[in-house]
Amino acid sequence: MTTKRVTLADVARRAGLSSSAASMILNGRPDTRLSQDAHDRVNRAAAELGYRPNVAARSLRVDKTQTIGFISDTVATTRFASGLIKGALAAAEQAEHVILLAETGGDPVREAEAIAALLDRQVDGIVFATMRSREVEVPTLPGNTRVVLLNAISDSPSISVLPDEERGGRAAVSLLADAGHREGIVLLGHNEVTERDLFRSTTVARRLAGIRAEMQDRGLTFMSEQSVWDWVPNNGYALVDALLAEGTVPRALLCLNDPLAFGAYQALTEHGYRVPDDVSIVSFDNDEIASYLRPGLTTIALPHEEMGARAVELLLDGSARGEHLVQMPVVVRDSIRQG
Amino acid sequence: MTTKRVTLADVARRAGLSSSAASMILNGRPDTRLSQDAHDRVNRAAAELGYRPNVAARSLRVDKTQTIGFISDTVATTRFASGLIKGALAAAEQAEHVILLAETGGDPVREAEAIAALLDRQVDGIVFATMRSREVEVPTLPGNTRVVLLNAISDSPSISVLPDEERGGRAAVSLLADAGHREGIVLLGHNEVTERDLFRSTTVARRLAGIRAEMQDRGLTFMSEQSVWDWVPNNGYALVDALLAEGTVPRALLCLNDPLAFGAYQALTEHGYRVPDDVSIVSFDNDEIASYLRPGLTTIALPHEEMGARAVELLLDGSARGEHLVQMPVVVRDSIRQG
DNA sequence: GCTGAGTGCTGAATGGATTTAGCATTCATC
DNA sequence: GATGAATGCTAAATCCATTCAGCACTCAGC
Repeated sequence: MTTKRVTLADVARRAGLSSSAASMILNGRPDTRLSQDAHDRVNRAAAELGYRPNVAARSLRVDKTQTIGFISDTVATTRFASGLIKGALAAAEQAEHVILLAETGGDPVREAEAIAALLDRQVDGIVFATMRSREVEVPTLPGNTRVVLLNAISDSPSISVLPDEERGGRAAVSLLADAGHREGIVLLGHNEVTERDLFRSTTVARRLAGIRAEMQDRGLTFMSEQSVWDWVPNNGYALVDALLAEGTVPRALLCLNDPLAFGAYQALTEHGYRVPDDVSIVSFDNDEIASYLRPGLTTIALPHEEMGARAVELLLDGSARGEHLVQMPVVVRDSIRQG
Repeated sequence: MTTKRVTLADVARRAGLSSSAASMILNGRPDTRLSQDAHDRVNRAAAELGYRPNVAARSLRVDKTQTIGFISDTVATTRFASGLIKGALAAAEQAEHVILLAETGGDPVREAEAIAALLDRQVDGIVFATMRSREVEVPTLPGNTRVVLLNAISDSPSISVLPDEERGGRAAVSLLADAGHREGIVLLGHNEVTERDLFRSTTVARRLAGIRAEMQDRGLTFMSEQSVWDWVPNNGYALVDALLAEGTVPRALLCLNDPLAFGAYQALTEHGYRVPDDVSIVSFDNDEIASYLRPGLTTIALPHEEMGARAVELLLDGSARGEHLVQMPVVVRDSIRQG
């Protein structure tokens, strides 16, 4: 049961060589003058014994742990969060790295503790992820620790990975326009505070900027803009319900996320309107619920996994700098009237 | 920028003591005879320098890394997965541990690699999580590595954490019965294969066992049992749609998970029936969608986070053995007709 | 046969914390 | 004032892999 771990010394002994030699051979050092025979003996011995280097010992010497810290404000709750993590895990696995996960709940104290805990374990770099993309301060880290911001930006020069919200916003408008919608388009979820500064989220500001730019380019205007702070189904329901109650019947709804669209479906159904025959809907995120809805919701997807993977790749890249945008795929389902 | 890490030797030097003394003091060794003055000096020095022990160095010596491996078949996709992780993170943080995360996608090769990668980093223990609770083989690990199964069971003696499905199943039935339902109850999602062996999931078998036991205890029988393999909204919709089309109108629906219930809502609404006035619905999981639905879906929750936390606690406990059941909270919303 | 270069390998130091054995003191006791 | 015990601390070994300096040997060349 209590199998002792095989050490490099064990391998060296079995190969009849010094552990220096064994180390060099196993690490594939280029400039070494060790004989082919020595290589064979060491490799065979390592294989026979099932040798695995002790990462703690190695990282004590060289300054690499093959470990990446991933600090997130939220881990559960949204599919977005776990998608980022999943992508990061995949990329890390690819590069034979491993991920140390920490959650802060947005609390600066927990964040500081998380950073300390990760640094104690000598992570090679840290990915900072936020669920609502914000401007963050990059904490000062010891020299060689690289940082990548995931779904966040910062003033200080840094690397960040973001969804390409501007193009995403344009895509949403194009979807409606190309389907022939010119009048009666309602925007759901717009928010003045958000649009003006970075308080809540940079991505939202960019999403809206893209939407407005594309509307203008196509000479379109919104029939109405329904502002709301919290993007949950209840609010989508209430907004559309009120709209319909006062007699305003949209021909198309541009919702800023899927839960809002979800609520919109409910209100429309209750009032006897049908999607997409009476009202087309397009939104953002590609939440699980987008596929649950009947008819399926056409939406501009947040590319979680790709973003997570990208962040890790950039972290390991070494030469990466600046802002990296990841395309937002258009997921076409059946919520836009065709023709 | 390139700030050198403060080492124990630095602290000792500043305190005018040997690093042995500093080590003992900082670790709070009990039998030490070091003076109060020495304690003060070391503690002050450590605080002033912001000393943090190098975990790699420590774990080389003692065989603890304060790190827990968390291996899961799935990380994203379901809220369940991320809930387990969130709970585990919280418990780990509490115990000043950190979590190394790995995903296998259910692939034995990736699982083996993940285990190796974690063992290389000397994790103190491993939590094996599966999303669909199954019987798994506990891989043989070096002596001192503890393992806890999360949402999984095994033949071999082991520790596992599971939701208390049997009581959960009983609770669902009780909810309906206590609301006065005696006739016209339909079971949605029952599946013969599942119920007979452990192929798919132990928890489902137990959930059903609880349901059947409570039905029997109360002298109730199902009006109909609708079997289905894949518990997604589309199937819930199709099943209920077919039922209504053939003229069978249930008074209450017992759905085996929330997505099925979601589909049921859709079919009922389309056919002009109202929840809960015409049909009551109760289900399992407490997915996000349960609160999105109108009226809110009453459901028996999977206690993700508590399970995740429990797993880590048991891993660290040392004396824990056997199977640990976590209560499934009843989340009452508005899908059961009261009266 | 001596020198210098090249070849194949090893010894010992290193990284940072823990831990055991044990060295100086001081104090109490007879 | 000699002895034994208690007190307060330190030196050195240890965990394991990496890495630099350098040893011992062979071979070519003159």
